[in-house]
Amino acid sequence: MTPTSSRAGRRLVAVALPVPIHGTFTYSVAGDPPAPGTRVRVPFGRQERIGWVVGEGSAEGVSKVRPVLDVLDERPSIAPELLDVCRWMAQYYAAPPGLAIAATQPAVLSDVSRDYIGLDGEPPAEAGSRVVRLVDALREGEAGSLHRVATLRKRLGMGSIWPEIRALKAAGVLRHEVVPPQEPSVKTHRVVRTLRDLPDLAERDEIFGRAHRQREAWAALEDASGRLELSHMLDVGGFSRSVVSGLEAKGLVEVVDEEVVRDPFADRDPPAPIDHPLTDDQRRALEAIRAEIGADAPRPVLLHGITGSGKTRVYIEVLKAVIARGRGAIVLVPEISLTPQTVTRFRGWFGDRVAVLHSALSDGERYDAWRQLHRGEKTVAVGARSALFAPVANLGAIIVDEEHDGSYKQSDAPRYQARDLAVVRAGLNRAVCVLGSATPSLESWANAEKGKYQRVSLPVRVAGRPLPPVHLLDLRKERSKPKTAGGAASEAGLVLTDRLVQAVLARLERNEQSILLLNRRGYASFVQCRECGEVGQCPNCSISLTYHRRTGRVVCHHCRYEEPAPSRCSRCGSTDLSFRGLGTEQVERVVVESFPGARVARMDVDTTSGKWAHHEILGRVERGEVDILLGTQMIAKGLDFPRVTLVGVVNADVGIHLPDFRASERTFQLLSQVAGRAGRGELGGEVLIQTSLPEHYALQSALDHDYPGFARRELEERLNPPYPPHVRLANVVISSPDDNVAADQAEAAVAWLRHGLRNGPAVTIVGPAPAPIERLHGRWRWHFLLRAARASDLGRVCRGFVRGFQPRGHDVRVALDRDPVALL
DNA sequence: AGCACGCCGACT
DNA sequence: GTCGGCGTGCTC
Repeated sequence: MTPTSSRAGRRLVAVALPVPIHGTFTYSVAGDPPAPGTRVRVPFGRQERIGWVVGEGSAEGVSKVRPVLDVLDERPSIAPELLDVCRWMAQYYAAPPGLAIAATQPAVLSDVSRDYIGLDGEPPAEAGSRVVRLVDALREGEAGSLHRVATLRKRLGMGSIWPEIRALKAAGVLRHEVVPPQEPSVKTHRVVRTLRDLPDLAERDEIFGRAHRQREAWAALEDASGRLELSHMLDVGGFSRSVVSGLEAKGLVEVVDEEVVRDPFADRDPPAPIDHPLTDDQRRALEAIRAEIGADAPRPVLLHGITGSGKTRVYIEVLKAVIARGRGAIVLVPEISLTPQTVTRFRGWFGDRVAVLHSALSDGERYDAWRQLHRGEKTVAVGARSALFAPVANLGAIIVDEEHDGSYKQSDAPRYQARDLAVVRAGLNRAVCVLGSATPSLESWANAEKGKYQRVSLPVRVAGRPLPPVHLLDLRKERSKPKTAGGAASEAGLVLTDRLVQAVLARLERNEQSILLLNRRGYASFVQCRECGEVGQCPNCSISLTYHRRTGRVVCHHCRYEEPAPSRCSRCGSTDLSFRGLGTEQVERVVVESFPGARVARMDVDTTSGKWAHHEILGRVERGEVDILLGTQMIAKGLDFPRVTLVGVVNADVGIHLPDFRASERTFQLLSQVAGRAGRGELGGEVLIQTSLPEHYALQSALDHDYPGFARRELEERLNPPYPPHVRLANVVISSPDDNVAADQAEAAVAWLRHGLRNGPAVTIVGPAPAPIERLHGRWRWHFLLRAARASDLGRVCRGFVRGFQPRGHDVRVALDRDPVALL
């Protein structure tokens, strides 16, 4: 007897479920087992869930094998190749397989069963207080109306209410309905379609005879190429339903449900593509990449192109080559560049082939885009991180634009790095992977140095335009200078130096545009009492509250807690409060006051909450309706406005002292990226960076546009103590509402690991210590690092740890983050 | 994650 | 004596 045929006609399958459990579950099915990647509805504990078949099951060590209730896909919703990516992800990031798979699928494809209850009679007079509370809640709304159990439980906040539900059910006064997991809704409309042609007039007369309305309806359909919406025929055409029925009865037309694809980009016309000839560098880069497209095992390509060197143009040529071979492609862009410019360019070139997976899509829109790719109606996916998992068949290329960007790392489980997974998925498909950046991550740079990736460079800008000259303005000197008429100050002190003010004024006079970057939003990053020094803190996080002047409130930028801005110190009651630490909101005020008449736009998360807010602001800049664009890092990337001739960085030191090994790298990247926004047109440009640390190598390298120089120095800095890319890291964060519990469990975790690691020094433990942000969302956090020279050693330890270590104590969470992008 | 079970202290 | 809170273990 084989393991898969325990009983006649029933087979065992392994099913991965979207729950944080390491391992799969065995179910039985009648007949042929569904192919791996097929969705199935299964009983799981008290509920029903949707999971994915991942292979053959085994009954070994399973006491009761329950049956699959329903097979949901005719064709697997995950192709074998993508399922392999899921397996790799689960393994490498030590993530539960079901969560790894769920991360690759539209959310609507993995629903759970829902329980609803309602009163159906008079509850017993004497009942426990918990039952009374439940009954009271059930009496809300219309008599006998149904309430969702999960919602009730959350609202009542008294733990599981199932014992009470069972008691009321036993008393016969409760109606209980279970709604099984739902298939996602697909929007359809009724469409009338012709089934044949009627070219012969005589035949036509014979068929229609005196049925004039049928004849007219037929003519209307012919005019519309044989297809009209039913509602259109009835409302606009004025035909009655019986006319259409008559045509149906004669076998001339059919009325069918047709899917409506919800695509919010559909009515936005992309501009026609501009077909400049390629530069020599672009041609060379393209040839190198093209050579890999046909290769048996294509090597990933690191496309190091300075800002304005035309990387996007190279991507487009790569895509053309891939499409010409009948293959599909994926383009990843950072979340914030997903807005107008990049996307419209791709749509301009490839039109209807492109599915855009924007984070602003609703679940339904996302599912529609997914289905179009799944069915092969679209072959190119463009989107942020999760677009890597787009169901593109016959994948020929994966392009990762701005590959250094931190948004490619997912911050919750499965904590994958999409850039690295792109290399993996491309490898599994013999597809070429292009990683593009002006400031590559040091990981990718090191891989290129080792020859693991092929490096291709675009060292000059297109059209022979130079990179803009960069000047550092020393804030220390400026502050000690006697006040002049030019500089602009506020409560926080000097905001804009003389030099920067003059530069902006010059642009205003010449009707050119300026970009001002400050990587910190809000008005003041903290409120401090001048009497006792108290700083207002978030009650849930160890973060100071940021003052937002417009709303008159203080806000936590981590958990979004907010309260009215204080008028007096919470500790000593003094009204002498100072608003310190410059934010974009305050800079906006200073800018507006310093340049009266100038048209200023601010762009940060506070001004871009709407679905098309980015579009709107950038559209104004594009049309020349904005003189000064001010914002956070979201204005640093991808923007291409030829009339921007000045980029000013208000304070380059923000973030450089963060307790994180990537602080310098991030600073250098940000400065290089934003500097790249200047002088992209014929007018040229200039970059002014205000700083108190002009001698820091990150700033010095930015001054010279010297990426290789920066990389050399930074790689040296990371030798001692060793940090990536020289070693591999995993960050383990243990958190709990109780400080002592978090600390104890971090110690316990480290002790558990040391016990298991006795036989080898391949992995070292650094810590435990309180996390740099000690408290977040009301939880105390401790962390430690696992460090190894070899990825395989680290992987083994990570998997052993997440499966083996059981934390003790109330509400303790363990989060393991492999290849962390930040240690905060 | 979501649920059940079983152990404890705190009240009618 | 039960009620209700919470730690612990399981879900094929």
